[in-house]
Amino acid sequence: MGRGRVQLKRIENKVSRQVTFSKRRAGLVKKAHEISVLCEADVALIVFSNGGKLSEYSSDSRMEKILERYERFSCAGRQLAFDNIQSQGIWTFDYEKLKAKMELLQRNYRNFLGEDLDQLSMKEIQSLEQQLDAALKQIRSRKNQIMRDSISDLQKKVYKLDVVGGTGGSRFKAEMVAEMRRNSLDLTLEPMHRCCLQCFAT
Amino acid sequence: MGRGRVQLKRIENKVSRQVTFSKRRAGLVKKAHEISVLCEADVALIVFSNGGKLSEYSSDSRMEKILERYERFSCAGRQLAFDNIQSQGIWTFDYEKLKAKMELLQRNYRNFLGEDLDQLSMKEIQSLEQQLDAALKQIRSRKNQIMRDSISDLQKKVYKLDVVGGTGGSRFKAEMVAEMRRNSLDLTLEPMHRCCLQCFAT
DNA sequence: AACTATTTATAAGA
DNA sequence: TTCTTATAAATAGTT
Repeated sequence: MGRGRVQLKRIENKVSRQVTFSKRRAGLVKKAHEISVLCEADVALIVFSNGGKLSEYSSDSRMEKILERYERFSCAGRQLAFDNIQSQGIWTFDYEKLKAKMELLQRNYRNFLGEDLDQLSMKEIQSLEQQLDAALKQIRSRKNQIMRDSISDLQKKVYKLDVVGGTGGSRFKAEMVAEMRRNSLDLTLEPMHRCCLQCFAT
Repeated sequence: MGRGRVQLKRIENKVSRQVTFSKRRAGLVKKAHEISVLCEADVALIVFSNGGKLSEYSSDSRMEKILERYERFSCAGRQLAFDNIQSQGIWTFDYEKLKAKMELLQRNYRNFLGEDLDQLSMKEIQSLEQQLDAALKQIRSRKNQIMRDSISDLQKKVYKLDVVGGTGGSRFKAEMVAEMRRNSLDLTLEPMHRCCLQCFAT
């Protein structure tokens, strides 16, 4: 929109970048407002300019509310971190050390989740790949074992039901159903390990 | 924009409200992305539809980072709490809790290495498997990118050697060999991420 | 900050 | 949901 197409890449000229920013920010806020009114959507928009200036828009409810709602949705992230602030413990001299270790561990942990890979060297990437590959093999082997155990258990119970069972079989049936529930392939689950990480998000 | 002007008020028809929402959400995200690229802005956009479905967009850095930056800026309530962790102010941090979290993180980390899986439930095993699988995809994609970059770089240099190079080519050759060493598939490397973990071995 | 030629977004229809 | 198209709106370059 305007005289001539625009390429989707950083505008090199500083002045026109600034001008375009102002115009587009206004347009963006307007559109955010429109969708919130027309469609009854709850919208939060935060924009930091290149120079670090903050602009924000939020529909009806306050920004804080929307962000809280967002965090509730996105795995209840930081909440736990806050819990720690509330309780008043004692500062020990080791605190800084522990914190440093924690940060290192977190960084590694993130790499294990496939995040923040940009700064890693080829060597490190390959190391990661090998380790994850090995870990995945372990995990799948353990999964298979659980499933095999579960199956053989169930088979025993089915045998009892068929051969031994008469009217007293119902107790076994209930047990079986419970066990199948416990161990069945459940594809709807939350990424719980990630949740654990987010508690420590920096 | 479209056939007929639109009034800035809630669209009463539920279906067209939904349709408009989908279209405008796409437009809004597009514009958010554009301003972030064109003007090097940091943008966070959160949209909850009328029905409560969450859509989000964030430029380059992760959403969490932008929201934290926002909170730092907007001096909103929670920031003060965070500051208290940093400076040894009125509130002190609970060392024991931090240590407990550390241990939790370590346990998770070990699980990511495929260790200590025995006590995990089927659900947890599956969650782990899914996450590692996703992470491995990311890592391999990053690896491929590094290799592609390296190859195209080398190709340029080979071109120089062939077309431009005369007696002065030897400098390029040395460079090439060095770069190939840096980036080549090195299968002899140490598992360095594991090393990091071992620092925390209990 | 205004203007305006164009491009882009999108409302309505299919 | 997706596509098409007429039209409204946004905006790039200019004044």
